[in-house]
Amino acid sequence: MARAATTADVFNAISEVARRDLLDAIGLEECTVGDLVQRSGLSQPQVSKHLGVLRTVGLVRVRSEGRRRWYRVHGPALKPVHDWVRAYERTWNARLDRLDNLLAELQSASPQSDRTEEDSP
Amino acid sequence: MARAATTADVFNAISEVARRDLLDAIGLEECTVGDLVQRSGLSQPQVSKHLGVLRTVGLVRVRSEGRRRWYRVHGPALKPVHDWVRAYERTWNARLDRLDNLLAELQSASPQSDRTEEDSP
DNA sequence: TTGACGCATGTCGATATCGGAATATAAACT
DNA sequence: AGTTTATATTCCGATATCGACATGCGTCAA
Repeated sequence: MARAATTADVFNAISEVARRDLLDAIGLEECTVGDLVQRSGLSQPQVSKHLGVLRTVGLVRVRSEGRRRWYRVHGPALKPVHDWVRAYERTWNARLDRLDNLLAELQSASPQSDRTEEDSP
Repeated sequence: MARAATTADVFNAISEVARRDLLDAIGLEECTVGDLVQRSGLSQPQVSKHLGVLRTVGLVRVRSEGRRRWYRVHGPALKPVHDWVRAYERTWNARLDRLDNLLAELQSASPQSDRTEEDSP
């Protein structure tokens, strides 16, 4: 067996710098493949292929208009990555660390009503 | 040229599920390779190799004690990932989205111009 | 010292990439 | 119809993976 496919999940898809750069290059507005070829300096086939990977993992959406395709970023596909990394955020974020200490303090003061925060819908 | 090495950067290192699971399995405490073999169900050589990758990208630190090695997670190595994903967080986080709107409102408060609500996809 | 233990490293085959070049598809223009 | 324009797909060689298995190397114990 070999390395997992780049289209296997979002983690594999964004492991390549070129694809992260492409996502950043698209930005908030829709843009065409030609736009991205110009902005990225990559060859047109490379851009198309990278976009294909991003498409299959749901990181971009396409809209056809005549002979050109308008690509846009679909950010929510990155949520799994964010969620996973988030757990380690307190390792470097001193504020979260102090919040941990505060919560621990509060909990040891009144060991009642132990509630965890809910996810926002 | 082929795909970038898994040891090239943190993005490539964490693209493999086994390595993310390994990091999660280590958790907050130090633990030995044997511990991880038990917790992960992977073979010992696999664990050692994955730890090698995590080590070269700085995601874990080791401490030798006799014939065993104590591994611990070095979270700050994940900061580049967090920083990059953070930029896309507002696409699914409604709170940040509302903050954007509020800031836009405040900014258009001093220049006299009535702003209409943008379309939300 | 011999042997068991804990971990790292090497070899192997299979495979999925990457970039580049060429080609295919499909719509618009003349 | 034939040609240009915009994008997708295919073929290619090179390479770095992954898991399984075997081996190497330091350390503790009898």
